[in-house]
Amino acid sequence: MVKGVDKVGLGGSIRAVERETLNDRVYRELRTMIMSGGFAPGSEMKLRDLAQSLHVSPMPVRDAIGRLVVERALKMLPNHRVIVPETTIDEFLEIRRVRILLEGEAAALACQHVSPDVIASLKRIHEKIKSLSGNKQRQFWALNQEFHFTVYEAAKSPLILSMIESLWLQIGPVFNHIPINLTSEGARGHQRIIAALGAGDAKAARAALTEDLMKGGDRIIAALIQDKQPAH
Amino acid sequence: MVKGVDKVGLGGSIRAVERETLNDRVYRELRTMIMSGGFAPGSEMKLRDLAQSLHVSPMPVRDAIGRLVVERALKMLPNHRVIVPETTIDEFLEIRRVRILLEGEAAALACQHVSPDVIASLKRIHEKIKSLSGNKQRQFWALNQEFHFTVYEAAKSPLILSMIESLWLQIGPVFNHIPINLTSEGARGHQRIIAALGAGDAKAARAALTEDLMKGGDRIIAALIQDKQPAH
DNA sequence: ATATTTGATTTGTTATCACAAATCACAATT
DNA sequence: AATTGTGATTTGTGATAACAAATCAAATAT
Repeated sequence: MVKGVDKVGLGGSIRAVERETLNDRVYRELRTMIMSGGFAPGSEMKLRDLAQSLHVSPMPVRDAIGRLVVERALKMLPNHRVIVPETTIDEFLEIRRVRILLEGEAAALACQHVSPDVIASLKRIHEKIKSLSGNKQRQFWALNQEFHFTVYEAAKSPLILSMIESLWLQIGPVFNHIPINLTSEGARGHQRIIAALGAGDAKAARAALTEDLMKGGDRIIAALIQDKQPAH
Repeated sequence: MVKGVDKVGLGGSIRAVERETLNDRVYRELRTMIMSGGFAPGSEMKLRDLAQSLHVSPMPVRDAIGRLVVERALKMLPNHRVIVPETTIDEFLEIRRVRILLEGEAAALACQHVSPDVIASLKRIHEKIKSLSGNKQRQFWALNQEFHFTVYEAAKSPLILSMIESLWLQIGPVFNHIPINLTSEGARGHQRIIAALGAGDAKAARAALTEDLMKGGDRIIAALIQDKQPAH
C-alpha cells in the first residue's frame, strides 16, 4: 500500500507521463477516420450511435465532435445535426487557395531545416508511391499524405503544421470518396519537391509544391464535376 | 393551442431561427473576453469558477474551453490545466508570418469584391482612429480590429476569414496586456490600404497590408522585449 | 386524396453526481 | 531547518438522467 509503487517500473522504464483521456482518444479516432475516408461526405454523425460503437458514453463523443466542428472537419447544420461536409467545387478551390499559401510557406521554411534524414525519407516514400500498381486510391492518398507531412514537419512551425492538418482534414472525405483518375504524373511533382529541398532552394520548393497542388487539385475538380453529373 | 402560433410573430418578425444554446453563448462570451483582453496571459481558466461567474453548470464551460483550446486561443498544459497563452517572441513571429500570408491574401481578394460602402466604412473607421487622443490602447485595438475585418469580410472567403479570426484570437491577450508605444504612424498604413482597395490593385493591397503588419508587429516585439526585462 | 395535426420517437443539450488525478498544507522525521 | 510522507481540497473527467427541440408517422379533418 506504499504510494508511488506503480510509478517505479521494475522493467526500468518510468511510466509514461502522458495521460490519454477518453476525450482525446475519441477525438483522435474520429479524426483519423475522417481523414482516411472512414465516413462518406453527407453522412450524419449521431452521438449515441458513435458512443455505442466506440464503447463510451455520449459525453466524450460530444466533446470530440464539438472540437471537430470548430476546425471545420465536421459541419453543424442549423438543426444542430452534425454531418461530414459535402465539399462543393467553390469550397474546394477556397481550400486549395489557402493550402498553396500555407503549404508553400511550409516548404520554403523546410529548406532552412532540411536534413539528409528527411531527404532519405522523402525518397523512400516517393519510391513506394511509384511502385503502387493500379488505382489504389486509398494507399496513394495515405502515402501522399505521408510525403507532404514529412516536408511540413521539417518546417518546424507548429502553428503552420496544425493549420495544414486542419485543411487536410477538410478535404480527406473528398479524396477518399470521389473516384479519381490516378495518373503517374504526380510523381514528377514530388521529384521536383525533393530536388528543391535538397538544394535548399526555398523559392523552387514553394513553386514545386504549388504546382503539385494545382495539378492534383485539377484532377480532383474534374472528378467532382463528373461526380455531380452521373447521367449521360 | 394552434401549433406554430409562436412562430408567427405579430410584430412582423419571424422568431429567430437561430437557436442560442448555452454552449454557444459561453463560447462566444469567452471568445470575446479573450480577444478584448479580458484575461491576462498566463491566467488559469478554472471550470467551476467560470461556471459560477457565468451562472451555468460546468458542462457548457467545459465544452467552450475545449473548443478554444483547439483553435489555440487557450492552451492546455500537460497537467490538463488550461491557461491563456503567454506568447513568446518566436511564437509571435510565427503568427505574424501566417497573418501576412492570410491577411495579405484576403486583402488581395477583397479588391475583387470591394464596394463604395466598404471604402466608406474604412474611411470612417480610419478617421475615428486618427482622432483617438492619447494612449488609449484598448480603443485603438478595437478600432484597428474593426478596420481590418472590414477588409477581410470583403474578401468573401469564409475559410480565410475564420482562420484569420483564430489568429487574432491568439494575439488578443498580447495586444491588450503589453503596454505598446502608440505612434500615429499606423495611420499611414491604413491610408495606403484604403487607396489600394479603392484602385482595385490587388498587389498593392497585399503589399500595404504586409507593411502594416510588419510595422505594427515590430512595435509589439519591442514591447515584448521591454516587458521581459523590467529591471535596469 | 391531400394537408394538417398530434403523439411517439429520436437526437442534441445540460445539470448533477461519482470518480480520478493533481495540488496544497501540514505534520512527522531525518 | 529541510525534506518527505500523508491527508484534505481542488480541479478536470466521464456517466447517468432529465430536458428540449426536431423529426417521423399515423390519424384525422377538410
